[in-house]
Amino acid sequence: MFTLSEENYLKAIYHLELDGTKGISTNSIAEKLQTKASSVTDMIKKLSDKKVVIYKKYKGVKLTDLGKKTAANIVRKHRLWEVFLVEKLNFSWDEVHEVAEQLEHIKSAKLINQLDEFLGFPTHDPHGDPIPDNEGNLKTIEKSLLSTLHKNETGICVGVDDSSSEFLQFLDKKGIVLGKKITVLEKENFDDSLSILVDEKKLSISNKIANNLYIKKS
Amino acid sequence: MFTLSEENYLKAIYHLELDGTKGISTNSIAEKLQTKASSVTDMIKKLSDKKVVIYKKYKGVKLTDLGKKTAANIVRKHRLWEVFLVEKLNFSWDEVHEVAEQLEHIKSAKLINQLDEFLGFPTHDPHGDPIPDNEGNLKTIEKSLLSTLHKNETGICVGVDDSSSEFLQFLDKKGIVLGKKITVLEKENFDDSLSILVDEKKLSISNKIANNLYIKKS
DNA sequence: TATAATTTTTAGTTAAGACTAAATATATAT
DNA sequence: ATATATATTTAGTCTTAACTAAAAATTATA
Ligand SMILES: [Mn+2]
Ligand SMILES: [Mn+2]
Ligand SMILES: [Mn+2]
Ligand SMILES: [Mn+2]
Repeated sequence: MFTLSEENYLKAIYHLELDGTKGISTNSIAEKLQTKASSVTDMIKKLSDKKVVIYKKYKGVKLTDLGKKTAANIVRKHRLWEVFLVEKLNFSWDEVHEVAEQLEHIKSAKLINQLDEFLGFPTHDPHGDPIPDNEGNLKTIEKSLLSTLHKNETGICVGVDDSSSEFLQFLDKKGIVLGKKITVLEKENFDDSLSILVDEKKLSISNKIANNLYIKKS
Repeated sequence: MFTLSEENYLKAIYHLELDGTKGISTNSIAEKLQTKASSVTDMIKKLSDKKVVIYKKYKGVKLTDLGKKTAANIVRKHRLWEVFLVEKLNFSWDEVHEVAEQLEHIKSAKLINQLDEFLGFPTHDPHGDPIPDNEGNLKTIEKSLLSTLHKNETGICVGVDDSSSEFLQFLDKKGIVLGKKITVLEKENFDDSLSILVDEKKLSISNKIANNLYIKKS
């Protein structure tokens, strides 16, 4: 069994590995968890003793299979709870993350499996992120950043990269929600801003926005 | 804001006060929380600093209004989650307590109020215990221990005093669930055991059982 | 390659929340 | 009323998970 703090470290390392990095550095973990590098070193030793990470001094850290499975299960819980909050308790997608950060640490296999069933075995959370199965497997769907689409290409909005409240509320305001069809009308060379079509409405969005929206090309 | 440990102490004191005791002793708290008296003294000082209990050395402890409200809110969360687990996730009444012990510490006013609404504003938990309202008010219903009923009296089963798994599973086995009509057929003077009628079936139950079952007389 | 900059680890503190053992206050019994 | 028993508090220790500051290793630069 893992403490709340250990679980948060595991999750942080898991996300960093998914982001593509190979050896996860002490500093990157510290930054992700808003803590100090020395604290990370301490915790890494504990996680290494518990066989969830491989640790070589000065060489960064790597999840073991057990570590990956454990972390994926926490992410599974986080995302299932987010679905619950949005689907059943009328939370909006920008309100769920903080509560899910708490709920993901509740320990009960039955709880999470029954919740999964109650929700109809959802495959994605409210931000379009995939929900790991009971064994920790993630099926990643093919998606591209809106910023990589070319003029006249069209796709469905399937996720966000940044899921901060500010960004999500901005999207709400613009009428951009998951499932919406988006067409690139124009691409400005000067600042990489885009002119897009959503619901017959023409919107102008910055490159920063386009870099945080995932599209499934169609 | 209160830590998990502080919340558990508040809840313990709250329950002890509801049980009728006036000045709650260090030892009784220690026993309820399975901890040592010295640990209790430490924590009581912290709670006193935070204005949730009145503490006079050697004289026991008492909840302030703020303390009562805080504790009642934790109990509210505990019981609403128990309803959720039974009504929505197919838990049985003997499986919910441990999970609710964890869920009661999740901090989100919106979560608990939406959950309340989602559940249809239940007034009692799966064990027949009343659910405090948002202000911490408890409406207690009139109920008697089955052991206090006389021969030929009849009532509805409305709660349990002991809600351990073992007791609850025993009741399930006997077909005694909340809402069942129970009639006292015979009372044995020798050992205070009872012969009762449930669902046309005659059952013989010990005094210990009868002392843990609440009945609303009819 | 030698030096400088950066990253990581180690050593030593701190705070929360538990514990044991000892001291002190209160309650009970002669 | 005094002695004994019980309850409570205090003093000091331990563990977890943070922190700062200093030391050591690695990486980058001249
Ligand atoms: Mn989230
Ligand atoms: Mn999410
Ligand atoms: Mn309970
Ligand atoms: Mn209950």
